[in-house]
Amino acid sequence: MINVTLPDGSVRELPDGSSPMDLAVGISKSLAKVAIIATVNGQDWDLKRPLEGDSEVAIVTRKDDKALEVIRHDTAHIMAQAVQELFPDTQVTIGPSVEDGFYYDFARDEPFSTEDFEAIEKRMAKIVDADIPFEREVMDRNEAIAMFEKMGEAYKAELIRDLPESEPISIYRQGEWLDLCLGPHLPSTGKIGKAFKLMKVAGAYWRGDHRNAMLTRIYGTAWSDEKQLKAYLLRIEEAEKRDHRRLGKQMELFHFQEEAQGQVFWHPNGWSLYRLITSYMRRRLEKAGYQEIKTPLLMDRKFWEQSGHWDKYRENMFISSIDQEDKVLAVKPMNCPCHVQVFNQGQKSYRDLPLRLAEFGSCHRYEPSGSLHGLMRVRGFVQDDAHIFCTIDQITEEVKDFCALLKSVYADFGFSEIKIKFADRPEQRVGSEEVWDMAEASLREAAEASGIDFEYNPGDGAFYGPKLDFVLKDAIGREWQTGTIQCDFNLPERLDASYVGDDNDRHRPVMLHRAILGSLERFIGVLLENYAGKVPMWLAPRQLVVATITSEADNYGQKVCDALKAAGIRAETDFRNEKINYKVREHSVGKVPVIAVVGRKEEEEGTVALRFLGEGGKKQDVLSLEEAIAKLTDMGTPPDMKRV
RNA sequence: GCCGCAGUAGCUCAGGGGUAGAGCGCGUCAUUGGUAAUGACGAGGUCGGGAGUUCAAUUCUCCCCUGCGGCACCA
Repeated sequence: MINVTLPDGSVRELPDGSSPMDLAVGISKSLAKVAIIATVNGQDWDLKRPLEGDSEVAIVTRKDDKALEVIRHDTAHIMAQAVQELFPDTQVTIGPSVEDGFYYDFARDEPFSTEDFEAIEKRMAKIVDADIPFEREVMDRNEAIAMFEKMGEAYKAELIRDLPESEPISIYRQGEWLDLCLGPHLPSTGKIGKAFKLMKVAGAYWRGDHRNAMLTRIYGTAWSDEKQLKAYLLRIEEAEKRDHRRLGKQMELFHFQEEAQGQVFWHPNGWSLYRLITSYMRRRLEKAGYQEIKTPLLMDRKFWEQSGHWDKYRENMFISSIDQEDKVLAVKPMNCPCHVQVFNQGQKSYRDLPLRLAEFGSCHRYEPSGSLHGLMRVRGFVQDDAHIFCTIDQITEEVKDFCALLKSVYADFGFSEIKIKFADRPEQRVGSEEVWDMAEASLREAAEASGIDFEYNPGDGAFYGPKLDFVLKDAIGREWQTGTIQCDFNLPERLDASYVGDDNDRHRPVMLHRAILGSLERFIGVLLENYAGKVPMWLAPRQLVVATITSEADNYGQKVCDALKAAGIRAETDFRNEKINYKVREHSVGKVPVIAVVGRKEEEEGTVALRFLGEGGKKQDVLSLEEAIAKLTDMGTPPDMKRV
């Protein structure tokens, strides 16, 4: 007999060889019905896999979050089975569950198309209907390799070869079909249900390495019931409406065209938003002790050779030359070396540190064509860049201040959920191991001291130093890096930056590279998606439209608009010969936060009827002109100016 | 850069080997109205670019460009 401890602490006795399924049946029939898998001593376990001695067991049901992962993984398996049955010349590789669904990577000469989806989905449904049991089997390593090779599954054989010798090789069978897999799986295919849908095909490199073969990936989504699936599909549809590229057109913010691939043409509304953001940032930076500078766009190639960028990023740099001079200039891909030049002018003392030099730095990078994405990834962009030159002792304090400033700025822009990643030394890097040890330890310590939650992102640091990256999500959940702070002991060395210490000796300063918004372009993209274009009033390019009901009110409307403008509100008039319904609709669709409706009544009473975006016109405020100005001025004041 | 898909009016999209279609927008006229679309009329297109097949190509084939979804890359 074995003793099984349940999550509530109670203990049950079961015969040797019992499985979690036996346990579930023993507890209640209904539990056995909704059971998906179990966790045994904290490890995921198939329901039918026998327990190995006394254990702590928890039954995972369909309602648990974990259940979705298993359902998705199982769905990936049956998709692979369906694909191989329909297309026998296909090799399987890997197929994990991911956020909202799953994928499976296949190797096949002819790629799949979305037109194949219907047939694959039908075959999948058949496999579910057949209710085939999933069976786990542990195989000998060499036998498993031989078996997969015989089956023509070269990728699977390679995977097993690369597993550590100690790793048991588990195989999961569903009828005739089998796959190398860690598990766990449901008891049978019938338990998966049919709340799945194939979504898209994509290319993906074998093992994520571009030197390897390109496989065909099929993405699908799977849920525990139809209702969840429908809700998910609806959510995706809604999210697509918030796409910043779509909003950019609708709100007349910006456009792109072929002749300037990856570069933005900002229109009046978009540039207005852009300037509101930079003005806000300038106020925040000045208060935080930064000094703004401006440095050249074109610099001699020698300069980039010295910094190390030429070696690592030559292929991604735009270069320029002129007939009269035998020189190659590079368009700056980043600002750091330029800031070091400013630092290097004259002599710096320890008394000058920390020195914080900020620039809205216009940078150009030849980004791979396939990576361009609206405002999120462009070839010409502006960073809210700054470099803090400081001593080693000052790192912690500076990083702490930076994190606090960033959080406060993000809160003002309506972001509370920020993902933070700590990235350490990459394979290709400059500087000695000792310097890296020091830089990583300093940054990590400083990050811990600032009390932020970060995850570890090994090997993803900059070539000159480790970094903390701040990541925001777009409308459909894609992650974009925005803020960053990087701890650099290397560039000051390469570019010969120094200061005189209190010991009268020369020392190397540490350089903290940092950006809060990252690229203005990307940040605006994320911001627009976050607000679905309905940005808060202080950021709205057009804050208010005075819409008249009849042309008799035009004179009064003009008076109202002039008064609002004089009070600093970004107001316009709409005197067109259109019905008020039409005007309200158009400006609502245009995402103008406030519409001031004026007609004969308002003129007689000296009032305005304010209608606020997103409130369906239910709550309209009829105020005197003076009251309206007071209210709107308050609403339109940037958050930082309200705090002073 | 790699794999797949797409490109038709200012926008969103339908169509399909033989004078090119809709809705919205735009222009003109009528209408002066009370909180999400007033009506009528009109203008607007080398169907992304190039080559090929064909009596005939926007439609079929190939190449290129750009965009979209992934992958890879991201100082």
